[in-house]
Amino acid sequence: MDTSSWVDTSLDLNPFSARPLRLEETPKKEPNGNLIVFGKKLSVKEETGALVEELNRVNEENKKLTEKLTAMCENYNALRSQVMDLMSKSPEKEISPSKKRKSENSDNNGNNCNFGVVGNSESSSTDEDSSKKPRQEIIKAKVSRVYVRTEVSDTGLVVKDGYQWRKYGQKVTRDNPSPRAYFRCSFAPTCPVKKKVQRSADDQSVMVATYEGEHNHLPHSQMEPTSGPSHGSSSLNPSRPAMSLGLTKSKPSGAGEARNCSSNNPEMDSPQVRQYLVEQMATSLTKDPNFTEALAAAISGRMFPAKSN
DNA sequence: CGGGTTTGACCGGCGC
DNA sequence: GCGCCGGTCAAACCCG
Repeated sequence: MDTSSWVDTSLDLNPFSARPLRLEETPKKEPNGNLIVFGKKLSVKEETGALVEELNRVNEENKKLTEKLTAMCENYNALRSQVMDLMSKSPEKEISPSKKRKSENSDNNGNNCNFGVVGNSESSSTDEDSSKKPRQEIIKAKVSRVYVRTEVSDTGLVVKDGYQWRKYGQKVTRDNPSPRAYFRCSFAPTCPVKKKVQRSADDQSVMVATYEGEHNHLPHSQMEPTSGPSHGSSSLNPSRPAMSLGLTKSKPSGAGEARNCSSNNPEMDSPQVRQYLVEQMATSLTKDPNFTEALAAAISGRMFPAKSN
């Protein structure tokens, strides 16, 4: 059932997409699963045919919307590169420069060209800095930060990135009232990667995930042979583009997260990544009431051209 | 019952 | 040397 899974994970903008039929009367469903329309039972074949037809139609809608979103994505990438260009010309200070403790500043992630990712630019360590702590830069291989916007009400410290994490500790730190959660990669016992997740002290809706080290294995999602692009939570790819979008699915399993660069990443071309990108764009856009309204109007105009209502 | 989470205890680095 | 603080451990607990 590839088609159904496509629908499931396609843009969920269409409030009617889950509806099985577009008949005048709202179809009722019997406990045995048969649809009743106009008081008559639809046979399984008729029902299937109607569903397939509806599915195809929704697929068409999804394709068109996907194309639009892809175009928007490209525009977004262009804008982002401009922003990055500007930022590189005027180097910003770090988020929490007041940190006195050892920081994960040993190395910059080479490919943090993304929105949500800030490789610690403070790694331009001054001389007095490096003279005091020769230790950490030897050990730490790679550190990157990822910023993920979530709902403030979402109390979970879950940042999905396609890997399997095991929480091994939580601590309330001094400079931030929000607890910091410590994660280890649990997919491979030998994987040295650690992750710290904490809400930003400045903006509680922003989660800051700090990655230390590099995975010595494939992402969990890529190890699953059966997982197609449709499994929203499990098909995440850590190298997919990071965006500080409103990733606000209430369930932790649905919250997306990302890091690393997109535009110069060859994996950008994979259908999964593109699909995910589209999903994220859709999620973001649906938070915009204006966009939702306009889109709903456009869709309803398509679906019900005869009706003025 | 196995795997993940919670949470208090413990450890080690760093500043004073 | 002492205390603070971030990071980790591990037993208890939870959940599917």
